[in-house]
Amino acid sequence: MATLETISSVDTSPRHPIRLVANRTGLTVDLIRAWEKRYHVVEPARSDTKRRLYSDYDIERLRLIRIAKQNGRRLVDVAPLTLEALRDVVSEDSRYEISQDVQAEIYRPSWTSPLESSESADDIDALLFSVQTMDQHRFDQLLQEGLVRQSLPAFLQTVIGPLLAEIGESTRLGKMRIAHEHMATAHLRTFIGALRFRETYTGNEPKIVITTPTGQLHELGALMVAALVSVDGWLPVYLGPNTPADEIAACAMQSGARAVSLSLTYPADDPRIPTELTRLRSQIESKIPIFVGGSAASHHHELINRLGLLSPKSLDDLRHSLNMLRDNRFQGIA
Amino acid sequence: MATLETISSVDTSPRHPIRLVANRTGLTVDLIRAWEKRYHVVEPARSDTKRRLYSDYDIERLRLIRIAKQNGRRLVDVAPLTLEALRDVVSEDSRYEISQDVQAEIYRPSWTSPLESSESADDIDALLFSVQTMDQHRFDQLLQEGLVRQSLPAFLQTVIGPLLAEIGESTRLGKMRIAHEHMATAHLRTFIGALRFRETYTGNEPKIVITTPTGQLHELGALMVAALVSVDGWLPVYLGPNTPADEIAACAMQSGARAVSLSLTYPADDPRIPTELTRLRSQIESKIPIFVGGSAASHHHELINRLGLLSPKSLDDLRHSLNMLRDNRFQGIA
DNA sequence: TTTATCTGGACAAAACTAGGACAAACTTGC
DNA sequence: GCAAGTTTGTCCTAGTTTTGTCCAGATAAA
Repeated sequence: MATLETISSVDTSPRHPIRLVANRTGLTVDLIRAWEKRYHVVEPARSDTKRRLYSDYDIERLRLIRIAKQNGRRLVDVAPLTLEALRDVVSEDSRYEISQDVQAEIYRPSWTSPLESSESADDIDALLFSVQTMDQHRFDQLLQEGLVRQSLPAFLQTVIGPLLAEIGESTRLGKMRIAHEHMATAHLRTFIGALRFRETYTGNEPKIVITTPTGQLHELGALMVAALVSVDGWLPVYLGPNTPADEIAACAMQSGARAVSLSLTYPADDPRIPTELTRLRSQIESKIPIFVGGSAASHHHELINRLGLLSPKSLDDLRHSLNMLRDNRFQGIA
Repeated sequence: MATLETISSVDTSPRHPIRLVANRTGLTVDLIRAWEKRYHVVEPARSDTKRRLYSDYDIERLRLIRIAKQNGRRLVDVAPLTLEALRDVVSEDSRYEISQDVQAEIYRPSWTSPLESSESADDIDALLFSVQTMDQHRFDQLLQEGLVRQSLPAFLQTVIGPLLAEIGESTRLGKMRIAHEHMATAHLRTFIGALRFRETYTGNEPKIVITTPTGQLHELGALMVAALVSVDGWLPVYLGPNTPADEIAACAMQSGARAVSLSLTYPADDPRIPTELTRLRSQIESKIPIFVGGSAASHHHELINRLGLLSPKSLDDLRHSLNMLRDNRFQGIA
């Protein structure tokens, strides 16, 4: 399965021709060569016939350099920086920047490997402890540190997801106060939102409407999806929780979205869900897929199948489908 | 922790080109040079080809000087000040800058009187337009820019507050879709939430629990309060919306908060409000003041008085009371 | 054949620098 | 309250540096 591959596969092997690099970075072919000539921005490997061959690593660097330039950096200053340093610079800038042009997305490359599970478990324990002691500062700090060690997708799946489940469960069992849950949720909302998944650089990424239907007030799952898909070159149109079907449809139409993603968590058996999903499917062009995820999605298995909606088994599964869709290789459901 | 040091001491190594400085401060390139020529506001180092190179320290000074000017200071007066002196001046001004024109406007529905200063009105129009065209990038960009031009308290009161009122009203009247409102709300949630991270944290700030009571699902008012009070040296314990009275009380106790702030907006006449407020007041030490604000607070005027809660007339009023409380000069209500 | 890439160099646009001009807004002196 | 001066943002010119684009002739891939 491509499940973990998409997250962790490290492909530094040189294989991309310059044209593809240009397309992916938004730079022109000439410019990439000029940068190499003048500042050795990237020194790609060569084929046996002297064609340049770029790696994913090169592409990521070029992309970050482009963003850094947009933020007002000079090529001379950023050209010699390592990928890490570059990321720091861009991340720092974009926190204060008001560039009139394009704000860029900040995320770690999707290939950094997820943490060992035991390490994640420690992380989660530490996070839970900071919640129970109401140590907000420590909580934020732990989140920040966790993100430094892993790529965003890996972090969301190995830390944030389990953490949310754990907090929900602890609260339900009375091991944790509602107040603690509220504090954690509010901070996570801020944290995930602040990942700056918002904009990508070219302005012509495919859009995806992300929200939860009427009655579903928990937005963190949807927000995680928004953060996640932006890594893969989608532009999320994020509507927050509790959006009526008509509005989702209208939004999809106005924004020209290529997909819709809903998150269902609680209450799992809300009677409005069938109505809303049916309405939604009928109001949106059938060529636009509607993904339904979240812990409560399985409660509506039958409905989802009947309506022809898609229910990805994991965040990775969703990413995979979206990648296919983006590249026009999407087949829909069987 | 290293975190604190990096925040409080500002890097003085020269490395930023003038373009980036312009982007970050909101000043024009010409103006930065003019200020240097005339008043030696900053004297940046130079590269080997005579390009100006600014430090973080320089940028911060320029940013503060811009705000000081906005507040009516003359360039001649503030130009020679050190960074610390500038901070004092700006913070001093921010207490009065929200002058006559907009004072208390924020809790009033916008249709009664659209008399914001024209500059803010333009800002708000631009923001509204970007919401209606679903131009998320533009929306974020406008928010970012607005914040550079004004101090945080001023920005919240002259732009964000009226903007929220306007969006709510437009949606109610059907001039704007619910989807638009949702998008704007979700983005504002992210934006305001991220503001709190900019403030420094010393560990001995007095704490204030901030939330909305059961039934009140709109959290932006509360979040604004959280962002605001952190400017004045409070540490907000932010619980998000919809927190039961018992939980608020437990949280206040565990965290050792010196105050509680609630925001009431919608529904204004929720029957649970009286119960919740009564419970809350009875469970919290009476020396801890409970502030109740938001557009729906006036609906419960009588109740608030009877319970001995405090209902600040504006965000400024709230700040004022909190400043008194922080400095132990608080008298309670008249 | 047609299309894509390569090298090296030329050229042009954009950005920066210094110095100064100018008008609008604001202060000061009478 | 008005005239004269001061402050301040913007714009202009002219020279330099930095950066993006284009071209020509050659080689490789489709």
